[in-house]
Amino acid sequence: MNKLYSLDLNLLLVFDAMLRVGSVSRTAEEMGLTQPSTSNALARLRNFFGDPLFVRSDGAMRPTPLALQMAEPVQEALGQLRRAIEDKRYFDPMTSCRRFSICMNEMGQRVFLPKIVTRFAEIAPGVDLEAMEMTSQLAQAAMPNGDVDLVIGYFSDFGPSFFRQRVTTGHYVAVARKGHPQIDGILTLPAYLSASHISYVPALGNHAALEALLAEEFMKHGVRRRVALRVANSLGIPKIISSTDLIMTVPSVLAHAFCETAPVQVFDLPFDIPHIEIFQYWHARYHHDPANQWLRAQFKSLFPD
DNA sequence: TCACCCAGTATCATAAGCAA
DNA sequence: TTGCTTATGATACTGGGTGA
Repeated sequence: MNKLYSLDLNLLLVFDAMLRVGSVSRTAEEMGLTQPSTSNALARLRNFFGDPLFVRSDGAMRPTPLALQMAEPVQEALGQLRRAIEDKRYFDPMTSCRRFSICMNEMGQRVFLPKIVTRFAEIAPGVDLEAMEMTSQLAQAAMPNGDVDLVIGYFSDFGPSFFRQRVTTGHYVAVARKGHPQIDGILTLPAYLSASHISYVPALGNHAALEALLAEEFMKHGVRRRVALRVANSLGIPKIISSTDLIMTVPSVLAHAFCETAPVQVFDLPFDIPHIEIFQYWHARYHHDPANQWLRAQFKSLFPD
């Protein structure tokens, strides 16, 4: 049987107080017990450890060599317990050294991550971030044990054990190079339908649904959509768009990120298409976790509807 | 599965005695 | 005299058994 099981851990508080005050009476006073009760507690400690622990000498209760040997580990353990109990409802971003793991696709990392990293540098300098990309099935398996703290994106297959909150909404736009020969000020429907397109389908997210909507739109007009380039990563796309006549349909937040890196223009689509919604997902186990709550609040405040 | 009862055990306080 | 230990009784807690 585990020896610790037979020890009343409250007795360690008596041990700790005895070390500090060197008196059974003052220990009793400090702990709100009577002196005999404290003496009895000391007797149980002595019985458990097989050592007197404290002996009377020069008018005070002096620790034995065994008591001195146990002093540091016991005080350290009690300190950790106190911190675990007292701090469990509180998360201090300024002093925390926690690492958050956030699952988001490549677009999320491009759009959301820069703002989050900048915010963290200001208000949570010791907090580390790990951005990862994985399928929603893998993310759902990793979230209950804390390997993934938060998932950012749009998913329809998260189970009942998960919460979700809308982080932001956006709309789809078209991106084309400046000086595109078929576009003069506005993107017309004939120009859009006749252009060659880039299809952006990252491994994680709901972009396949967008592709289906676009295919439906083209079919409605009796035109076959020509996809000249299909990519899963947007890294080199601004450069490609700026040097070709290809058009790409993407969320507006991503389109504006493209504008910062290449001479491209953003156009409203010449047809109606449902808006895009970005959610954050977390496991029920971390619903009341102060650190996770703080993380969610950062995303919600940085990317308002 | 839950509520209740009961016996055994642990803990605490009071009182008294003992040692430095 | 002060402070610690021990004996004793009261109370609370725990776990097993039983019945609804």
